[in-house]
Amino acid sequence: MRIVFMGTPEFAVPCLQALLDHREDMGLEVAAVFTQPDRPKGRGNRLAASPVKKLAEQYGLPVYQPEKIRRESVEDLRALAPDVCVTAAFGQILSQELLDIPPMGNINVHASLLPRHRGSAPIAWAIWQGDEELGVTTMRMAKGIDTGDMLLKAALPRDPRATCGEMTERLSRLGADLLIETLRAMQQGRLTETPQNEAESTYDPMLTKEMGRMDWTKTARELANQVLALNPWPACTVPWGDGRLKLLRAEAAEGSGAPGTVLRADSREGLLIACGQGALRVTQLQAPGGKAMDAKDYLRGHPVETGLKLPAQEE
RNA sequence: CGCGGGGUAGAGCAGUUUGGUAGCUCGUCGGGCUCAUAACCCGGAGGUCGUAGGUUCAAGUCCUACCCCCGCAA
Repeated sequence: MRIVFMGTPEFAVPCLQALLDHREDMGLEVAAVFTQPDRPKGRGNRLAASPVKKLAEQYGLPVYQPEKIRRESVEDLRALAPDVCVTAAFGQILSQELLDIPPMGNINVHASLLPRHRGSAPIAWAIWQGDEELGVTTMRMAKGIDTGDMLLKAALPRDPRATCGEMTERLSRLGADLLIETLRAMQQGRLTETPQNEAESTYDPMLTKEMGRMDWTKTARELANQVLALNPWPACTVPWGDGRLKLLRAEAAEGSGAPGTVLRADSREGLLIACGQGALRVTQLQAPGGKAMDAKDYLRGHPVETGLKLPAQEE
C-alpha cells in the first residue's frame, strides 16, 4: 500500500513512525511526506524544521513543504500516485481536487471523540470543557473541517492532573495505534464508515493568547480546567509586576473570598486564590523571565502577600 | 547578528552599583516544649559563589574569553 503522509507537529510523529514500523508486516510504503514549511523559531529566530520533517529526513523520505498545498502540489501528489493519503495535524486544508487523487481515499487522525471538538485544538477544548473522556478518531476526509465519516475510535479517561501537553503525548500514541488498526481493517475490507451526527457536533476555534486571561468570578473547577487546557500554550496568565505570571498547573480547592484575592501564599499551601466558587490552588507557575517551577519553590524566594488582589476580570 | 534575564548550601532567592573573613526562606540532622503537630524554641551540618585567565594587599563583587540555562517576540 503506497502512502503519502501529511503532518506537522509532535502529535503527528507517532503516526508516521507507526507507518514506517509496519512497512514489512503490512506492506506499507511511505512514498513521501508533506509538512509545513520551516518557520523562524526560538532564540535567534533560526528556521526550524517541523517534528515530522525531522523524522522523515531520518528515514530519507522525500519531503514536500508547500506554502499552499492546494495551489502548489496537485501535480506533485498526482505524480506520487499514492493508494491512500494519511493526514494527522497537517495544518492545511486539502481541496477536493487533492482528495480525489488517492484511489483508496484519505484517512485523517483527529484528536477527539468526534463529532465533538472539531477544529485545530481538540485536546485543549476537551480538557477545558471538563470532558469525562478524551480520545482519537480516524475518519474519511471530506469538504469542511473534520466533517468526514468516522472509521474507528479510541478513548482515554479524563486525568484531572494532566495538562494539554501531556494528554497530547498520550493521545498521539493512541492515535498511531488506531491508524494502524484502521489501515489493517481497510486492507482486510472490514472497514465501516459512520457518518457524524451533526446535531451533536461542536466546532472549537483556534486558541489565542487572550483565552489565557483569568476570570476569577468563575468556579474553581472551571478555572482549573482552563489552566490545564492552556498548558503549554498559550497558558493562563495574571498581571504580575511588570509582566504576567503564567499559571501552569492548578487544582480546585476549598476557600472563599472576593474573587481574585490571594488567600494563602506559602511553601506549604502553595498559592491559593479565591474564585467565584471555591478557590484555585496554583501548584506550578512561571514568573516573567523565569522558568517553570513548583509554586512552593517560587514562594521560598519570592514572598507573596496574603490579601493581594488580582483583577477579578480583565478587560 | 531579533530583544532580554540568569548560573551563590538539597530547593527558591538576596548580596555585585560604592571590592574587605557568604546571608534569607524552606528542607535536612540533633535537642527541647507539647496530649499532639505541618506549630513554637535552641543548636548543628552543608557553598572551590558556572569555567579559565587577568587587575588588586584583598574578587561573589571589577576586566576578558568561554560553557550552560531560561523568558519574550515570531
